[in-house]
Amino acid sequence: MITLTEENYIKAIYHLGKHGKNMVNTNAIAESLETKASSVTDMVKKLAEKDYLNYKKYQGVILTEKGRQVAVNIIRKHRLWEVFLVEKLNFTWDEVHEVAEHLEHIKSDKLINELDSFLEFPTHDPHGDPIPDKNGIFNTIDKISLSQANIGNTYKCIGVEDSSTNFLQYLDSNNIGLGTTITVLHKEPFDNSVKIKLHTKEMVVSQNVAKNLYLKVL
Amino acid sequence: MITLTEENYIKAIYHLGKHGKNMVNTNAIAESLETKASSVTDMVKKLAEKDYLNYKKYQGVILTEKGRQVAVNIIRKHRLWEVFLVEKLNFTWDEVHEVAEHLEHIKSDKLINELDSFLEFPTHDPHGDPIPDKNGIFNTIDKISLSQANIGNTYKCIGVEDSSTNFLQYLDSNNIGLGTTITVLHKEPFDNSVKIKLHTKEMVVSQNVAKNLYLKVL
DNA sequence: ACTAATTTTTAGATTAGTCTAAAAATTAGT
DNA sequence: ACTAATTTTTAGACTAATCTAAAAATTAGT
Ligand SMILES: [Mn+2]
Ligand SMILES: [Mn+2]
Ligand SMILES: [Mn+2]
Ligand SMILES: [Mn+2]
Repeated sequence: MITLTEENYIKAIYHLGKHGKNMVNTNAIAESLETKASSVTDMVKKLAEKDYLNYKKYQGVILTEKGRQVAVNIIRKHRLWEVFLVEKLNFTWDEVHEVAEHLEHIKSDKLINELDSFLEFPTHDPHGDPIPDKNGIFNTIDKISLSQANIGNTYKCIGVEDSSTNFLQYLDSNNIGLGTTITVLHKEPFDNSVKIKLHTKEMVVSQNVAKNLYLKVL
Repeated sequence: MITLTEENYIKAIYHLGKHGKNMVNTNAIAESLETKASSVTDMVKKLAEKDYLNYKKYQGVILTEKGRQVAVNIIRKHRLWEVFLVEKLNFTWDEVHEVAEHLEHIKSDKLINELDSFLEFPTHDPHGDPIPDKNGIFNTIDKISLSQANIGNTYKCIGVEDSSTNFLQYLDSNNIGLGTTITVLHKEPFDNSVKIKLHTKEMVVSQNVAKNLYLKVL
């Protein structure tokens, strides 16, 4: 039996360790889960005991294959529920995260596989993040951030790195969404801001925005 | 803030007190929640403190209006999710309860009201139980149990009292479901069993079955 | 009305998850 | 290499929810 709290730790460690491949330190987990380092130490000991991760005192933790599978399954559920909320229940992409944080812990294989089928097996969630299939396989698409894009080229927006309400609402208010076509006009060396053409309108976005917007070559 | 456990106690007390109208005693709650009487005593003290119910030592508990509203909202969510699972995700009526027990605790007004709308405002769940609207109003239909039905009359099956897997699968295997037409042929005084006509087939059901099947006059 | 059976409450302990404050280990700076 | 800063762990305490065992109150039977 795995608890909701354990699932949240495992998911956080997966994300912090870039798909569970790197070591993650105590303070990073504490910050991510808005808890204290001492609580994290207690919990990672328990998770190590249950074989979800390997823990070396003062060195940090890394997920085991068992832990990685748990993480991928929670992420699958989170992202499928996000698709459901947007496609079927009229949620906007900045409203789904909070509810999906709860729905992702519902345990029923039939539920999630039927939901997947009902949604016609979506490959990406409303933020452009890939949805693993029932075997945990991700369908990853090549992407670059707007910061890395080349002047003169035209791209399609396919995702965001930051899916905070603030950032998503900023994008909404500037008519940027998944599928939007963006041409890079100028990159300002001084502050790394980027001038882009959107539809017919031109605008300048900060480095912060540029780093958090993912594109693919058209 | 109300916890998941508190919600489950309040719901159980609502059902045991016949829509929260009657006093409920400690042992009944303990049995219903598969816990111990001592745990119930502790919890009802806490719920009384939070004004969800009135508690008199050794006398039992009764929900306050605030408690009744919490119960009705949980029941609304439980039954809407049951409809969703059957109508959209190919669950059978004997599979939905367990999953709905978890889904009913997800807290989001938008979620539940959009779900209601998506399902086109259903008035009854897959077991024939009424679904309160967003104001907590039940659309109750007059119903009698098969035990109370009259010989020679024809009825339509509109619900079940017991929604255990065993009972629902028994009904499935005898082709009895919501909407099934039933004519009462004979009532056996010895054991209160009932002989009925279903479609063209005749069969005898036990008193236990007859008491748990709800009908309306055609 | 009095005893016996039942129900309910209290007392004390346990587990999961968290916290603060202090100690220990690691890392960084000179 | 040694001290200072940072990170991490330990120790001890707290809350929510549960349990067992014992005590108290209520209800039932004669
Ligand atoms: Mn999300
Ligand atoms: Mn997402
Ligand atoms: Mn149910
Ligand atoms: Mn039901």
